[in-house]
Amino acid sequence: MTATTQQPRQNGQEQLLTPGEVAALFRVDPKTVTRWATAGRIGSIRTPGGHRRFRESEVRALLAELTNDVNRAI
Amino acid sequence: MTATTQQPRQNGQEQLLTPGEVAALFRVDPKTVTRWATAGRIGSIRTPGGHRRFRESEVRALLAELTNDVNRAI
DNA sequence: ACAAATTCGGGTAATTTGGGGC
DNA sequence: TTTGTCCAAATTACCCGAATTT
Repeated sequence: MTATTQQPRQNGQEQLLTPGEVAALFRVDPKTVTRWATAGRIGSIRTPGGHRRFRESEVRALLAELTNDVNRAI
Repeated sequence: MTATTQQPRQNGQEQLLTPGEVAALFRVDPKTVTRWATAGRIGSIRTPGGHRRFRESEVRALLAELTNDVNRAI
């Protein structure tokens, strides 16, 4: 992905990430991220054009699980 | 004035958002919001100078409609 | 009236989508 | 079962100069 310029944050809004950005964080193909969304493993917001956006907080939480090698059982 | 500065609402008028503010909510380019308006996917109002403004209630409703959460009981 | 930021337009790259098959 | 890749079509991002907004 070409490093798209990050939008300056605005009023306590939820920061959203593109499929390419999430894919880069997990080191997977963007399509894999799409599959996670389709499978309901991660929440997503659609643009009116159909493109997906992901909540940064949710993505960070998933990343933390992988980093700590946690085995669910919440 | 930066995009984050906004006048508080005074009367019962509908709050209007700029293309940049709507773009931030969906994490897209402001020009993309313009295309949505041109394509009729979202309603818009024009200033006398030709700049577009969007109804906040309509934008919020659209955002909520296109949101897919994971663990969310409606 | 001046300055800074934003939003016009158009055009051209880059990304995303969905399906299908390995 | 999960992931990566190929494909065509659709959507979005970045470029410019000029006009508008605040």
